[in-house]
Amino acid sequence: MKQQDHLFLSAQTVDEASRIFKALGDPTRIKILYLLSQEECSVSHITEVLDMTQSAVSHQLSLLRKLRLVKYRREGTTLYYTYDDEHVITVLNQVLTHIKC
Amino acid sequence: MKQQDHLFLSAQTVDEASRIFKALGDPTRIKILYLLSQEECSVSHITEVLDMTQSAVSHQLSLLRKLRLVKYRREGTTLYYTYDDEHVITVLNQVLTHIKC
DNA sequence: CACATATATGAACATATGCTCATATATATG
DNA sequence: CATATATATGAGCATATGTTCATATATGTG
Repeated sequence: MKQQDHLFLSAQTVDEASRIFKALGDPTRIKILYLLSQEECSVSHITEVLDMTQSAVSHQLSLLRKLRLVKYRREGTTLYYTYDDEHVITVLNQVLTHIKC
Repeated sequence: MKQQDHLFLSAQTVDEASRIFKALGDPTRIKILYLLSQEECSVSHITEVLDMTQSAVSHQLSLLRKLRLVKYRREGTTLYYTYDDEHVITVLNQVLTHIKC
């Protein structure tokens, strides 16, 4: 195939895809998203389940928020996070299932 | 949910998944894998189409090889690369399609 | 308002990443 | 063997990433 005959991806599409995959390309964020795929979670719950510092979890949630992969609601002083991108959760679960097989 | 009631992912599963996603989490590698999803390519062809240095492409191919996402056959001095993980290509195309919509 | 609890955030730091540049390796050909 | 072509690889470097530590912010309660 000649260069001009390729089905090109726009730079925008490639960047968007790589941002999504980069978000999934870290063990901590995979664990967080997997947790959120099962249930709404407070920050302290995530912190306990993953056995990490509150700060580390909060930083990762901040990153996932920027990418609009998660959102939260407040109840008093507690913030409850949920996932905010069904498709990303589907992709994550597909890959996890594939690996476990 | 209590900590012990979660469906846990093994550390191995999480690490394997994050390695795959990390591989896809770079624009250059997305472009390479997308190219290879369309046709077998020589290194020089990839280099031309992506307009990158031969060294940069070769380093990325080396990384993709380590992860067994691509393989190659030799014909004289030319190496022809193909993808080596159907599932990863499927996931890539799913995400690309989803973004383009 | 004072204090407690839950969470967020900024700085700092160690490590990972992706590229360039120079050079090595492998194959083909005369 | 000498030379050319295609590709791989190591070192170096700038930037990105993920965590910790200290501290800020937000809400609730007495």
